[in-house]
Amino acid sequence: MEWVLNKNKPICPQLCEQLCLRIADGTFKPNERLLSVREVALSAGVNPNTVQRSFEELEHQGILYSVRGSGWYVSENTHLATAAFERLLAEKTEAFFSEMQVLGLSGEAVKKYVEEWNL
Amino acid sequence: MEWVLNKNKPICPQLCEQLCLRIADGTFKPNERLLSVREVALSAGVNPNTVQRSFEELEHQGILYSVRGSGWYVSENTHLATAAFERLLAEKTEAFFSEMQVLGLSGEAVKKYVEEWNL
Amino acid sequence: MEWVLNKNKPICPQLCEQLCLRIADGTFKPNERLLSVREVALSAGVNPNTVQRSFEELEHQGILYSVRGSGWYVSENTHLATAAFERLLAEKTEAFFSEMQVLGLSGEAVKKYVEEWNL
Amino acid sequence: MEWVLNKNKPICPQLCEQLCLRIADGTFKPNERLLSVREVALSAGVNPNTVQRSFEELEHQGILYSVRGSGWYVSENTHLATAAFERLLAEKTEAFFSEMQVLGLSGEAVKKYVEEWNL
DNA sequence: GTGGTCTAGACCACA
DNA sequence: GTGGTCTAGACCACG
Repeated sequence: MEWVLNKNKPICPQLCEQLCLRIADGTFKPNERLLSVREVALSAGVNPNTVQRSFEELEHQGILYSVRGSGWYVSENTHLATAAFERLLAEKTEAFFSEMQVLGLSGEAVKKYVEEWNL
Repeated sequence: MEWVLNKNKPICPQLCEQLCLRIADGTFKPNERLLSVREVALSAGVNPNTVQRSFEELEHQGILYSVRGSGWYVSENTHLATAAFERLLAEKTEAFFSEMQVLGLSGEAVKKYVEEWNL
Repeated sequence: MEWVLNKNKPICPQLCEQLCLRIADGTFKPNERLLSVREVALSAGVNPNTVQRSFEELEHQGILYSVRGSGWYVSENTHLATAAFERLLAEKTEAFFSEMQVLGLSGEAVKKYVEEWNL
Repeated sequence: MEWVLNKNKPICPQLCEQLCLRIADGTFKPNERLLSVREVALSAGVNPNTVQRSFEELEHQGILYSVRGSGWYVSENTHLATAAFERLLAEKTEAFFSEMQVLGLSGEAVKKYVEEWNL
């Protein structure tokens, strides 16, 4: 699995988000075993502790579960991942609108600004 | 002056941004004296050190200047503030697109998502 | 504050439990500032990271909140702490009954066993 | 034989405990041959290594003995199993009282709490 | 090999 | 000084 990490921002939530994405989009199937904490850490170039914390956060949300001595697995119910992913998109968008409004742009103005944004 | 501050995020840049906005939009005129660091700190409910650093940051950018024993003033040339403000909008928008793309949305998809966003 | 720690069991939840107790029993008042992470770590003889994780867990439950650069505070609403504490007692008791039942004792037998327990 | 296993806790001691119980309560008679490690592992849904370690632990306590090439047997002297079983009950109860006391309940209070516990 | 937990120590921004 | 986050490395029980 590829990771897109911005090391100037907290890594842990970035891992969570991208895992959510991969479960929501079907890359990871229910009850599929993920790579081990150490393997993910190696491939992502981060510390195993950071990966462990990310997995635990998703376990807390019911999106992953762990089996001692065996590994981490995708929960049967991927609805939770899908819902969490939708929530992520909404939260980020809401935060963006909010920040722009603090800078004096109305909601409509933000929409217009984005529409004219040069990709 | 009113401040819109999210205390869970670094306060210093928030102060800088909102000062830029007020200079760019003409609320503060060239060579106008700002409230003292202490007054701003009090009204915004933050530490005076934080306000001091914000003012120094804007001085560094040529947007404010200080007069020893007197206070802080808006620079003659407000173009710098305007430019900084435009840059802020662009940076935030770019960051937003970038984050959304990591979550699997193309630039076009982001535009569409924003367009349909329920304000 | 005194800590009763069994180092053969996970420390983090033990800290959480005893903080809950102290908030629920009124030792710590709403909006009271706790000792800093480092001070608690020192007094409890554990690593600051472990204390930090405990505080974050209670923040997640709405029992504490943190102010950047200032410290950790007891939430206004101590009902959450009280409820969490009651839940702890119930969970531990339930777990005890459950373990004893696996060992062949009926619920009534467990009650009798406890009643005759020599303190 | 049925096994009641909590997979979130160490499995090996759970197997030991339940074997002790079955010997103490007479389900398994002295010199009776147990199911093979592999069979037990299969029926309990655990790793054969874990079963093996459990049997070895009980052999160490003199509760089981092994015959090379044949299998595992219940010791002639089941007193050891009975004693170990009684010790288990006492240890668990003691641990329970201890945990509750850390949470501020006196021994008497614990007894009262258990007495009023809604089964 | 795996996850689970802890220690030790570092760096950052903020007050 | 404070919290927030990360790295590095250790030890344990389990498979």
